[in-house]
Amino acid sequence: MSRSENRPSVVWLRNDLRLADNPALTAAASEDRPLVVVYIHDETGDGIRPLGSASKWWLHHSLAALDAALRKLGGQLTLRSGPAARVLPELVDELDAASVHWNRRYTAARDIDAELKSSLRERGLTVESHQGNVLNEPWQIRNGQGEPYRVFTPYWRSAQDRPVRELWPAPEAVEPGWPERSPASDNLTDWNLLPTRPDWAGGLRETWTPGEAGALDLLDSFVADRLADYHRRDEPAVDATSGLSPHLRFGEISPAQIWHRLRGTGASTLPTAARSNVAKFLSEIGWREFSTALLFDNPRLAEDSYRPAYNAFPWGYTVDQLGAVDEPAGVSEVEAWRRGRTGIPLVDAGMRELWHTGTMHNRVRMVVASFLIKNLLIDWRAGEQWFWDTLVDADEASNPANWQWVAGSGADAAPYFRVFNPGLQQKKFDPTGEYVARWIPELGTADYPDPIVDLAETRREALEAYSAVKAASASN
DNA sequence: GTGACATTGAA
DNA sequence: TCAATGTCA
Repeated sequence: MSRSENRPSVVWLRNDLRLADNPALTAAASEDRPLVVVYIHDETGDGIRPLGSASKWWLHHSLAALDAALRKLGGQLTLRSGPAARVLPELVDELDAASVHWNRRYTAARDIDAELKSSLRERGLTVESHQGNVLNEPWQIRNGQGEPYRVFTPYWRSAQDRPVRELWPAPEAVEPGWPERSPASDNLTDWNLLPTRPDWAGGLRETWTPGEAGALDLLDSFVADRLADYHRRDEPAVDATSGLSPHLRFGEISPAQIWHRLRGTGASTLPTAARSNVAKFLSEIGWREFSTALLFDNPRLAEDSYRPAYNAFPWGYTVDQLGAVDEPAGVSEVEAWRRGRTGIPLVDAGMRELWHTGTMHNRVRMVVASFLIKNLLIDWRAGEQWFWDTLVDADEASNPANWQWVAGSGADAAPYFRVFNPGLQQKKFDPTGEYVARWIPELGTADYPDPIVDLAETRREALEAYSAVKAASASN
């Protein structure tokens, strides 16, 4: 074969660390050229949000799992680091690549991809982006005026009218480049994604199996064992949720795979209760899609109020006053919240679960967020940043979208007077106290702190603060 | 158990 | 008219 026919194709993986149902990988593999699979660790590109600590831990193990899976198919994962806008063209030059494929992302970093697509195409390469990580592209779901939806229910109704694409099988073999072309790769451990001194990841290792195989196992066990209990998903002591969120975050499984699998349970033939479990679970995939669409249309979702009137909210503490996540906090209240020492059992249990496992039950996330925002009057961005650093499923769209939802400043947000009462929430959703006891062994002893604020009094102050927002929106 | 609180987008 | 997730009197 001539050299020109041997020019390789490149798959640039980002948040799609899987072999099955990976449209970019399938497209590149079908070109019958040597295949180079690359992941670029980019912390400095425009629009890139550097990963939090828990996400870095996950990424390390996910990349290791992907490399092992590729090697079984005869390939390997190439690791490079630096701004993708520079690193990807360098790799293309080095390999004399003929084509580049990737699955789309929807953050501000998509400007990098658009630039790369046009500059590489100008040089004669085939460059294709694919739909791998969402059921629907954000721009495909629009309301009657052709505008993005601002409310979930009509968004999801409209989205569900559209067919979900068929799945792509994993390639049976991943031909590597010719030996003399095998590109150099960084050493994963040199990226220092794992914590050392101290190694705080013990709880994460006990809780999670990052990687595609772990994701598929979890989907299997969810459908087999937990889906039937999904109507109890709001009870944090009950193992009734899928646990798929970090796997979805890193694209170890696609929403299309989940959708087809749930449909494959014969949803239309199931008894009503089971059918509503399936519908409810799929609507959670819908919230992920809705958040992705919100971020697509509002690239500064983690920085700016979605509703401008909320710029008038008189925070007790702003994120600037509190400092960055890993600095010693200057304010004891936010530090008590972060460490699970507020004296409010359900809040502390959730924050400790997060610290230990890298996740927190969804119901409890709402409660701790409401407490930070409405009882401590601390800017939602401070909570968003803490979650970004500590959650293994920290997602650039879902995390700010949901924090803004709780704050009232987001899309489809609750009326401002909705302030969660952690005591009532505990009574409703952890009536036996099993969840709080699991995370607060010293509960009921002198070692457990008194509440750092009075819930009733701070609730009144929050409602007072919201009147500033009402005034601001009335004057607009 | 019920109503009051009373946002605002979508149909 | 109805909405994701609520509270209080």
